[in-house]
Amino acid sequence: MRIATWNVNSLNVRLPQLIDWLANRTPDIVCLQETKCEDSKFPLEALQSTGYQITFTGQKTYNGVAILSRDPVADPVMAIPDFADEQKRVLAVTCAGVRVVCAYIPNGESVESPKYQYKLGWLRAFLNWIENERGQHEQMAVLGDFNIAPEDRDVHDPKAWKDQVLCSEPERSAFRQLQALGFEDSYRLFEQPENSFSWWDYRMNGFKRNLGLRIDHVMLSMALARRCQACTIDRGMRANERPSDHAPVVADIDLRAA
DNA sequence: ATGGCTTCATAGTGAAGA
Repeated sequence: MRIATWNVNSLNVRLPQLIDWLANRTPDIVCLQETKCEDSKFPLEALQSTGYQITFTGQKTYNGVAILSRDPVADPVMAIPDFADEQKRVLAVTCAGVRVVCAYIPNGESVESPKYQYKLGWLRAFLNWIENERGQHEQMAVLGDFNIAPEDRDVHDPKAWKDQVLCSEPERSAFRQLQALGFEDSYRLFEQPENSFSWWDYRMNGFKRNLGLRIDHVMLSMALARRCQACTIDRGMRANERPSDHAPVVADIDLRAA
């Protein structure tokens, strides 16, 4: 099974790239973030021509998540239970025997911002929900734009970013709490190039200079992690004309392995 | 130097992203 996450930064703008990428990479499950379209404006017909099943929850202008899958899905959840949140940031489905959670974790803006407090509160509610879901599903994957660089090696300039938003200790602690619930960072199961990132700022020639952060993650429960064969960042997508500022992250799992 | 780009939105001294 090939499972992927991509923050598209507007589904309608990225639609041609997405359709090409689906044909080239042939993922079985894709989690999308920042679709930025309300459900009535979702480009359903254009995407259905790809043959994927589509589940989505969005809003105007901001946020919005979707899951594309080859197999049918069951038991969709479109919000963190018992957590009041206007923002459409999570989507969970069961597909091919795997509980899949697509998450667009808040950015936080800066550690001084009220949005940072929203992020930390959001993460607490999210982790509670994931713990609950984890109790019901052995095979589970949490994918998305985490807006957290877990370690200094995930940051192009750790000194400049030290204690800044996306890198602060409370955010990294939340990431480790997810790991403590039994989820492996699939990218780090394998030897990877130094300075591997999944996001590069649009400004300052950030991509050409590789001034990036690794903030998009595929987290796998042990039952899946031990059968994970590879995890790669499709950084070439960031070199496209009119790219998203995020590259897709793709993991291969051999569900038939012992 | 709180800029720089990109998107969606509206006509704001834009807002938000990361």
